Amino acid sequence: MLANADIDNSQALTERQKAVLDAALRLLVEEGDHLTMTAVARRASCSKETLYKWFGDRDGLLTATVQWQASKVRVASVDGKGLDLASLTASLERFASDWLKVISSDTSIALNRVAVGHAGSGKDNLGAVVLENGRFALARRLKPVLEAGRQAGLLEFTDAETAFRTFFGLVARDVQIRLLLGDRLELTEAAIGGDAARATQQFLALHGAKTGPQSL
Amino acid sequence: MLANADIDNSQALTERQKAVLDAALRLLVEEGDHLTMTAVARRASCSKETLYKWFGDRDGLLTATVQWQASKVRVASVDGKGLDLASLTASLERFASDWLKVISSDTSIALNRVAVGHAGSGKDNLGAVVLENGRFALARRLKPVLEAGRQAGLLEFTDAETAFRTFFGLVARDVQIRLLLGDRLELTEAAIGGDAARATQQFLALHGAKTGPQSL
DNA sequence: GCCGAACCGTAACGTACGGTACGGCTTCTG
DNA sequence: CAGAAGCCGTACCGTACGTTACGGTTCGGC
Repeated sequence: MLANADIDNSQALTERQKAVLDAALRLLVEEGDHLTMTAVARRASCSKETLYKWFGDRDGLLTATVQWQASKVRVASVDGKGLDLASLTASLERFASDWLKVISSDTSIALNRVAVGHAGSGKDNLGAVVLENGRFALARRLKPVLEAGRQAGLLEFTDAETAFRTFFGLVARDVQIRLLLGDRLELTEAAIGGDAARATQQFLALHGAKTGPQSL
Repeated sequence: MLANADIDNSQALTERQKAVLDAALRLLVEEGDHLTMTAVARRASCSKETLYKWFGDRDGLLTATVQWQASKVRVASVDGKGLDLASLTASLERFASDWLKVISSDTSIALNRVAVGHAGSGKDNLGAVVLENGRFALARRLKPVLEAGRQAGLLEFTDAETAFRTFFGLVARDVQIRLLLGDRLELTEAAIGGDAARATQQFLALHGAKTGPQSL
């Protein structure tokens, strides 16, 4: 999985270019993969010539848009200093909550839809970009927390990757695929909080250390 | 969620029409949403005129293709007569294994991709069809098993839907979204079996009855 | 004030593809 | 065997859209 294209190139953009990409992003959310170069140009109040000069072609514009958004949305990194069960639980809930908010946002849904569509006829690697800045970025942030939890004797697992995937499954469940497939799935703030707490408790039930601070 | 369009209309198809839809399906797997009416006609050795007469337009052909495939692929229904822990475990593992096989198949990936793409610009309801014959069909088959397990005192949960979603999350984890986004994820028969067993054990750890047959 | 660069708006080009029309072939029916 | 119906292959039409080209405008540097 390509691991490049993270934050580095998001700084090689003019303010004007960022504004154009924001316009493209808004259009992407509204129209899906239907967006035309003409529409982007009109929305961004720029000429098509400029679009082609800056981004090469349609795929280039799409890729730049996805990377631009990806460089903005990041699941908050939680410091692994939480050594007690309370702070670990809070961290996990925070991760779960953030992730649910991300995958249920209009922007994420639109981006994932276009990336999934393009993954079929593999001209560009939008899917890889989304994956890299989504699920894999999340894993990179969460694993240190899991490891710290294990170091502190609060968690038990053999493989951090497997543990992460279990957590991921408990949090996301069927939410993302249902949203991508067009299911109306109202995720209120309260519902997300509840789901995050439930997923965290389930994860702790599976991987919480039986020995040590099992006082409860 | 529309609950119609299940098996009923898959029988209103000529053998020839089924063959045409199979050709379209194969093309869909190969080309994704790129398939053209001309390509389908050529592959199926039929005229475009026939395609339009039979299926109306491109969306009609796509919908018919998705429904045709959906009418074929069904997760095996397991009889809820298994009253002991062993058969319940076997049933759950069977469900998990079948589901993993389905979502990792080329056909499912292609179908979900096109459905996701179309869910964006909501002209048709491919997403609803896929969802109905996939995730919701699975729930309909699995819930009786869960209920039977609860009746037999083997499982504990308050809401079957929530319990199902937990099981779903433990089984699918990040597999489907990664595959849809183009991640190469080799799922061997052995890996699927292992994942199914792990997910089942995790589910039992969360929802297995503590009282009663907790002898192990 | 003049020049060139960057950019906007728009017109124009080429192509791909959805949809339609039509001629010819096979099969069925009376 | 004649006529009709269904279908194949293909040519054709209209449009949407990616891409290019160009005239006009703004703006920083000399």
